[in-house]
Amino acid sequence: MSGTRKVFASAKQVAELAGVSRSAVSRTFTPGASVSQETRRRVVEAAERLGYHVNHLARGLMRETTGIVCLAVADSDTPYQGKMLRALTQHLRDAGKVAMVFNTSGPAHHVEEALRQTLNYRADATVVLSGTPPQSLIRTCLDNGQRLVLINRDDRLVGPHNIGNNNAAAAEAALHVLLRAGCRQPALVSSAAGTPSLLAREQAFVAAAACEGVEVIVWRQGSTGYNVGADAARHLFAGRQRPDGAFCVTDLIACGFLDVARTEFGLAVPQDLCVIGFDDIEQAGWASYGLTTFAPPIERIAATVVDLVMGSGENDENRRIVFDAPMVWRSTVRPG
Amino acid sequence: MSGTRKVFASAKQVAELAGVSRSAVSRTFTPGASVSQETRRRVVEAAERLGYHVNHLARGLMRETTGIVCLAVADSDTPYQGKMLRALTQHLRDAGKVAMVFNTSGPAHHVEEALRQTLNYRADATVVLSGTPPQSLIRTCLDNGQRLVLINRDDRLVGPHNIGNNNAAAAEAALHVLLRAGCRQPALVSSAAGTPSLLAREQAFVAAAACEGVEVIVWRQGSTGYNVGADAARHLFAGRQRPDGAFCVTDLIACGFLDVARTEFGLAVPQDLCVIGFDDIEQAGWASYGLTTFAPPIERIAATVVDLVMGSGENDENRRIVFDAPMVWRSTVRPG
DNA sequence: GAAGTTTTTGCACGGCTGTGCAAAGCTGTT
DNA sequence: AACAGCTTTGCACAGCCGTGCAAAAACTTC
Repeated sequence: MSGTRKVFASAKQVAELAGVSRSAVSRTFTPGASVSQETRRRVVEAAERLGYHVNHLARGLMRETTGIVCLAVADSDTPYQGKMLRALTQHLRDAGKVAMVFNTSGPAHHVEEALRQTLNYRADATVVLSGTPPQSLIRTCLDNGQRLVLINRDDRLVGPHNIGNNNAAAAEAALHVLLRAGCRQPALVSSAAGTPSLLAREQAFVAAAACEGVEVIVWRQGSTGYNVGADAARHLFAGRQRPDGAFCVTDLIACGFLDVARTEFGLAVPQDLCVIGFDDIEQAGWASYGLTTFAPPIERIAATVVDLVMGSGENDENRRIVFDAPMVWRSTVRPG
Repeated sequence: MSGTRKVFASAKQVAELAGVSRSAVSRTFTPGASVSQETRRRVVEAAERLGYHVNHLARGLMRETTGIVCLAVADSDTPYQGKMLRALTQHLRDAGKVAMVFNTSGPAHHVEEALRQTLNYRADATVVLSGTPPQSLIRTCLDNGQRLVLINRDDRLVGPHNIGNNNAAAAEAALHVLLRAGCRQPALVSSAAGTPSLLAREQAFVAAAACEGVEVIVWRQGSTGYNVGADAARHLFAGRQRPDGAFCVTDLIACGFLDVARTEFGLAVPQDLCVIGFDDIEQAGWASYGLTTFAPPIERIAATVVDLVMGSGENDENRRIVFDAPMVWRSTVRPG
């Protein structure tokens, strides 16, 4: 009821209440330290009474590690990033780390700010899920002994670990599956975002088509998500050259594409049109879509990230790890 | 290339390089402190060179506030929680706070652990989005001067601030809208999770129906999400008493319900069946669903949370804030 | 009971910062 | 040149913790 704000209990107070030295308190909460049964009991009791919790911030001053891992992510409300975030926070927790999440949406400099904060809070590592950090800041992070992991980012950035999907393989598989299904006029549907991994899928798809001697309708407009696919369908099917197969670089795009193709143009899938996505978001498995797509191994990716984050320090050379995203067959493609 | 791990630069090193006292460094990075133009320049330059960043952990020892806000959330890969998380991290960032995210999925004691971590890291505040923290820990957090905000949790818990939706009003509106659309046999579709807010919607819906003298088919099975709705539809429409209107306590459930009703039973919506959801997730607006639902004002909720978190300390009485979730008309209900 | 061995305890220091206080520097006035 | 008023600077301390080291305590063994 008093106006003064209560304040956290310190080890000193616990020591006084328990009638021991502060060191004894510290040792009680340090695994493997030497404390007698009796004093431990008294300390724990006093701590309980005062609601004492070790101050990890101060602990971080001593130890060389703080246990903090930063995650820089822009669109955590997107199904794919949501999954990733869930997996990462879960694996980090199980590894005894805590996750600081920085929302980097908005202007580009937010990524920079996030990286700065990561340093301010002496995070052991930083994981970048969205945006492209400037090379200079990457250096600073690395120079300060931080581990840095980029997921699906530009893999030409030098220094950090880099995790990605085998976009090229998936894109090529997509093309061949479409051709084998009898599609004559494939389309590539992407956004204007120009994310490295999206670009990789685009380019590999077009290149593979060129190899096979078929021409691809390329759509690259709009910011991102469902609406990109919807707009694409609206324009492409209203045009003269209508596609009969599409590789949408994202499941979200694929959903929009499918919806408009069916609803507004009465197309039957997969009879009139075959569609392939990428990400295997939850909605891909819903009955309305049954989307054939590629499934990045999210759990394995998250586990790998945690491995890199906790890395012994020996393998400090930056690594590039690529995961295969196996195809998930559902019902938007005619079986070859 | 050396084996020794690099380490963060400290203010002391910056001071030495700049040829000033450590206080000068500290003041340079403390807004409103007294430093001459010249020394500031030298300090900033030295800091730049060394890649120095103020250690917020040590700063947290001095100040009464650390700038850390913890978010306890279980299913961030769910569309609704994803939206909430995005909004919260964004608003917190704009308010100069950083968000620590604890994944509380799995056994119940994970919530407890998260709350403990919140104390360990001297967070200024904790926001609980999932799970029910034990009353004793709530007390401990409050006693330590933390602000505590519960979103859509059990509002009978005493102590913390409590933010929720006006579930009762929405549920009643749902019933009346269904009746006005001519539904004779309404159903309530929910999961067995028993979350407080879901329970509130259930009870209000059933109570309102009792008022009107109509009986409601109540389905309450399965853990959560799309499959709950799908299973419900599968069983209800195979039974003798088939509903012609449904209030699904969650949009995800509604999507599953709709999909199965249409796909497996050939029902036309809204002609044969009217469906109402809750949450207004992105998918509700997709062409395949066009789900009529209720939209909690996520941005306003997030802004309110941040307000409470940054609260001046005057209004320490715990508050219960309820937001109205306005109805969003789409196409799964016949216009009355 | 004495000597030797192991465990436990307290002291003091280090790690990094913000800030009150007094000394030092500067500016301008008479 | 002396002095008053203001700005800037450095010192020293506080805040909280982990840990090496040596003293104290407990326990063994003869």
